[in-house]
Amino acid sequence: MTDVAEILIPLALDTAYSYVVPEGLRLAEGDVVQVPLGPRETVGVVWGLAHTAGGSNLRPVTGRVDAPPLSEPLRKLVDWIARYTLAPKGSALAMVLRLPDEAAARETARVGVRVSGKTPARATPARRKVLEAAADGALHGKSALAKAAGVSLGVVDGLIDDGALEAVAVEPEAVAPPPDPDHPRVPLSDAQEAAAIALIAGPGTALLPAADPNPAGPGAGSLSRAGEGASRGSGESLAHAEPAAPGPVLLEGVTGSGKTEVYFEAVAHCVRAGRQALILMPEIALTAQFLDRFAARFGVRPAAWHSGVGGRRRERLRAAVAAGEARVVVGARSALFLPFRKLGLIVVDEEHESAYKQEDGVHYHARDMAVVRGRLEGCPVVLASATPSIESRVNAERGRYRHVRLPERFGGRRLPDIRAIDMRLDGPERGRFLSPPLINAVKANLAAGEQSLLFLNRRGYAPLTLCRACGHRYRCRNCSTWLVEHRFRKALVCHQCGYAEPRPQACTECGTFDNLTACGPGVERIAEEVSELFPDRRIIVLSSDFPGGAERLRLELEAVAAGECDIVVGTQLVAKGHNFPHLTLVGVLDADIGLTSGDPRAAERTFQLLQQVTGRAGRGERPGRALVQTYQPTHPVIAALLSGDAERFYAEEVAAREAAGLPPFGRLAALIVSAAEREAAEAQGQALARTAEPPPGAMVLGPAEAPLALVRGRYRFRLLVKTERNVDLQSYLRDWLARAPKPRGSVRVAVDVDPQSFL
DNA sequence: AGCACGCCGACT
DNA sequence: GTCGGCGTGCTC
Repeated sequence: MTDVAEILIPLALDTAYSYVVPEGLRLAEGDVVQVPLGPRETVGVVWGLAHTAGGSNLRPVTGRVDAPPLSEPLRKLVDWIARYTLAPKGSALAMVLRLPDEAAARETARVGVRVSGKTPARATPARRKVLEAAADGALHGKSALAKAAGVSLGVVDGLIDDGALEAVAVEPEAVAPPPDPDHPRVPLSDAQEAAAIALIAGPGTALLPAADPNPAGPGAGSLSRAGEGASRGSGESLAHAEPAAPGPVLLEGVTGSGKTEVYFEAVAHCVRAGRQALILMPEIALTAQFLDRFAARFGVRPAAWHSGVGGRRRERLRAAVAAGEARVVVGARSALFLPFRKLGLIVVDEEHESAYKQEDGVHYHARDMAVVRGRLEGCPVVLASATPSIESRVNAERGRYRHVRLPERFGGRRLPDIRAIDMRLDGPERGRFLSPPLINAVKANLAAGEQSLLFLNRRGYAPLTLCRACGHRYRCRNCSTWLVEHRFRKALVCHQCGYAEPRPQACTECGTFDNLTACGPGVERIAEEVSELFPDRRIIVLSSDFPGGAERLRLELEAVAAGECDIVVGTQLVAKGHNFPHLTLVGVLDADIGLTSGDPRAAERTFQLLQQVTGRAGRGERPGRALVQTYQPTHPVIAALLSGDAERFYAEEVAAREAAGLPPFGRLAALIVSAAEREAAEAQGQALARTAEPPPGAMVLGPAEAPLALVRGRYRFRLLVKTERNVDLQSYLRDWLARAPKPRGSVRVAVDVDPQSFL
């Protein structure tokens, strides 16, 4: 009898490989091991163990790796994700198993220096300056000290060698200081308190009285002190170590209703119960502002996990998570794969955000994977949004998710007054983009000393450039899109693939000089118009191509939030993440952008975006105003926005999808095919997306129905696939692809499906 | 992911 | 005549 281990290797391999377990090595599922693979050694994870009779020709496991084993829920998650996303198992494993990378391990621990008291053998002026700067006896960073003394690092090193300074290893700052769930805080409103209790306690639990009969100052609400609920004898209590009710909950609250504070209570409860909490956010929303709000509630900033956290810090945080020391992690989508030891809660903030979709490598939707991980870990998953996705809403309506609502703004604040400006009646002058009513509103707002936002979801100066002499339109050489003029960069840029070329002086087609014309508006052009209208006002353009990089952008966002600006011209960047407390007027410049894109989620996305951006208007208790320029004031999206009737919009949207034969929660697959493949198929008179019968009940939105996007030489098809509940979509698609005449090259399929139907 | 094999274009 | 481009395939 031989012991054989099935080892999954974090490479694009779909099956685990078998190795012999050498004599004396005791392995368990989940253990991280080293194995030979071809000419080299790799790490892998024990996915299964078996005995077989007879000597085998398998290679042996080299040995165990000193790393915490992969928990069972995490292994199941890997299997699930691989199956669900049609990715190789090894690729799914790679997302979880980012081993301590060597570069990070080699990073030396930071060294600090302090005066030893010994006088240096030689005292040069430079040395004296250093010793003066370090005279306080405290620990100084080496380079910081050199800089403070105005000398080079060599002087400091010299003093260390001399013994006048002693080098001490700096205790690295804590990656994850413990949050205090009972930190004094601002009391919740009745509505928030009720929502928080519903979130934690689950269905069928009697609510505590919303108002505290014996208020004892801040922090004494019924949720703040463990055990108090019981002492008041008001039915079910949220006892100290009682875990929150598992399963997904949709926490829906209008902008400004204080959702964050509500789920913070669920986080606090989870921490009190001795378990870990994960708060997922779209990368863009992971701001200092949010971390400060967390600190205000819990006394410390949370451990943050995102692409910007690198090196040693990343590894130490991962270790703290695995050890269960990091109690709360706030992170972007990749944080979902951290090896939590005892996960007690996942919050997905802004759950409707498309940034949760990972579109390269393993394609997944972090919100859906969070639901799956929550299920596997047996913990609750809170999906929070002011504008939930259709699928989450449908799931809530059908009782698969619990639904907790915060229908009102916090502190009696009212929602903004939203009005349409019908561009067919009140349109701007030729070549202009601001309508007279909007200009007047901005004027009035400025006169009142208030901040305004002009929102246009289009970066750059103009979305299309053409030659007036020959009519040539500038398009991307890789993509099917027009090149967007960026006047600040003096370039024509493709917004699909990033291709850029300098803006030509003469038409590249006919050679005519200075006869190119910009068509349509982008934020840069709007800013130009605004500065002509209000020349002495402080105007700023905020979009993702803000010059000076992310750090300057962050500072600008803070300056705007502090009120240091009169008019903001911005793209969707301003609709997300940052709050602007001084903003009282929002002007939407082209509400119709995106409504005709052919994307099956166009209406939903536009509605969410417009609702978020108009919701930014309002200051303290004063309601704000929003003016929406549109050519289609009766379009369902615009009408819903104006009436504030989200319910109706969602109902209509679901009905429309059903009428079109589409499921309410999209089963969306993307088929990515190279341009050459498609041309080859078309040469044979076939449209590639239709070369095989789609799976039963599937609809394919291909060349005939929707314009294809051509990105970096690859066509992107969208397949909307309708299947029965509990049917294995993966086999459908595999089968379908197998039957399609497969041209050379890879055909990748990504699935973006409601995960609940496959659990 | 690495690393080999393999089949066509411009070079010491 | 070879060097080298990256497409394809394999690793228990």
